[in-house]
Amino acid sequence: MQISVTIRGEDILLKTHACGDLRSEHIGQEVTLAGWVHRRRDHGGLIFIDLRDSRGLAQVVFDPEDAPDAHAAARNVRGEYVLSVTGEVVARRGSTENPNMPTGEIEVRAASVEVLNAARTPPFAINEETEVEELLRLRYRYLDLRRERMQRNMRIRHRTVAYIRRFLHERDFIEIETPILTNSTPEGARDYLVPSRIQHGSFYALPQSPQQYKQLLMVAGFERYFQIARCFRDEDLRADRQPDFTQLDLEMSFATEEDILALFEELFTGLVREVRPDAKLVTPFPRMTYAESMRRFGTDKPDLRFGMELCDVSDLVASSEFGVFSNAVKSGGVVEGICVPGGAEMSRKQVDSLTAFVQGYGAKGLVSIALLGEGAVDTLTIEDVKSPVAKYLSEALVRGVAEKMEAKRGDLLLFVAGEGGKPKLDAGSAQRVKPALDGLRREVASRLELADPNTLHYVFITEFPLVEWSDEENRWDALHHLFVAPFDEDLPLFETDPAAIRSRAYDAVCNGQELGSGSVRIHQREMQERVLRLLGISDEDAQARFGHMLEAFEFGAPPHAGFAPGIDRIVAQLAGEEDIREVIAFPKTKSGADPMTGAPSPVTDEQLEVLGIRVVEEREEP
RNA sequence: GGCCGCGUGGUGUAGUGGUUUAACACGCCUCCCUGUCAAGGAGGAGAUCGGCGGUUCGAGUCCGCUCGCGGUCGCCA
Repeated sequence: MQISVTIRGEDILLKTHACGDLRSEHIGQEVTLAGWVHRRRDHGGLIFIDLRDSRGLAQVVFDPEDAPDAHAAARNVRGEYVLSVTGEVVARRGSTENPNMPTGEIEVRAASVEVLNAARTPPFAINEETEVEELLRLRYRYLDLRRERMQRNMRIRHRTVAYIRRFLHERDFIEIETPILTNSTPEGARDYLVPSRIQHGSFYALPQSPQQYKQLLMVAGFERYFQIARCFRDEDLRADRQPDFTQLDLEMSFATEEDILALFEELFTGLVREVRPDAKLVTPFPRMTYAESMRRFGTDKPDLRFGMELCDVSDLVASSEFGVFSNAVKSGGVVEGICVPGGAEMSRKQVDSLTAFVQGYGAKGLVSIALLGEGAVDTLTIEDVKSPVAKYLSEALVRGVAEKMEAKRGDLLLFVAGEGGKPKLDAGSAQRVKPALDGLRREVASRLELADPNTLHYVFITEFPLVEWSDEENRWDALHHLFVAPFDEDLPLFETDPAAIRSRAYDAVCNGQELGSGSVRIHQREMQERVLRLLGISDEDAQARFGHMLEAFEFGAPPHAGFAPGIDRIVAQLAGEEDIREVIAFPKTKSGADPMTGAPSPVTDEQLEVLGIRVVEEREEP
């Protein structure tokens, strides 16, 4: 490595070695390092500077007797100054070695130093991992990225993407780019729109995913496509959602569910072993149908690192004296619960806070039953039960419920009841029970630290419903998207019971987080039209919006299937981060802003003029 | 859109029974110091407590509104 630059009319050699790469094998060599002042220790005589570059740290010693000019220069140097230092690599004297750093056996005795740039005192410490308010980190993201955590995360991200590209290349997939300026599809998420200058009043949309393009690439005969694709969805943000995010988009012709799932099991397994060899991986990846996942966990993205599965006790409590339970069941609703192992010791206050927690999910309340005492559960008496509603409970009921939930003494049973016949969003409706218990299950696990943070428990969820009823729009809505193929044997249900149609869609889930989804696609015009009709899309509408897809299917479209896991979430899990913002170089805040560039921002009247756009002033509602 | 939390020197926090020079650590500045590596020692500067309004003799502290950030429900095919 030889990097030089012209400064003040002189050619200056900036760098011959990387700081972090120096080892005892370099002893005796004269090297030139370039990097940032990580830390400076001024002893009045000797000055030590830890110089940092992208490879790591090296200690540079400035000795006034060796090199008075360099020493004098080093006195004025401060943190984050950019230096080029030339000197000899020497062995450290025995007691001054630093076993805590990779370069700790050596140091560089500075002969000369060039200050390439000074630096203001940074707004937060670069050289230590202190917590800093996220807004400030984002405003100075280029400084935040300089810190160790983000340097590490960005490198994990690079290795992940590099692994994926190599893996798929070796299996004959080719990477093809698709347009960022594309067409709006008023299904699914809200689109980001880009006005057309040439055609006033018309807009491009940024792709929510390259879905249509990748299917058309299958029609085009590439057979195996992938792309590390940027996708855009204009919806409210979360810790695992950004307005623009990255997906591994993949499509394969002549493939079935099994081909895709096997491919991704191999990919994820290899990826974890490559990037996180220390992580515990559960293999082979379990498969679970949507119906089973909903029944056992109340969600389509279950965290399998711990138990506490949901248990439906409706039949056992139907005739209970406890009105909340019996009325729920009588009205066609349900009573379900979970068993918290060892939870009987939970305080009243803790249980109360769990009640408030499930109410946040629209549950009416939470009924707790603590099982106390010693011995088998079939010896339980009413004296062994601690519950706010104990007086309504019979010994037989508690025994029956405890037995069905496989509870032991010392456990805490938590129940949520929901009445039938209520609209989905009403508090206490039966449809709120599963989401509430899913939330409760994860909350309890988090409080009791039941989920091993070092385990990656993948699971494939299969056989999603094709459609669900939308009260808002008063029609059937695609659960996944419009192009998912239904199971052949469920076709008769189109006329009789659309909600029961299973689709050939699948999700990859890890530790309770959805990593991505995919499906076998429709590849025949007639089937596609049938699905569009089910969704209440008129033939004219279908022709206008999806005519190109329908037409393509008439020209020898092969059967095909695909998948699209989110890169940001995968990397976050591999990096052990909770928030995908920690693995994105320049993320946006929850309100979709970039505090560094100030985006989004107003544009000039001239810019709007060319686009034929007028901004409407926002008015207060009366 | 709903609910919840947070906002105090450059950074991270303390201070909320109302009245005090608003405290501590790190950082920063000056001086001393030749083997440190979270160097050490001495001294110093630096916050009108996110903003506006209100209650009060008196507000960092209480109330209302507002802005920003975050979490969550809805939403996210």
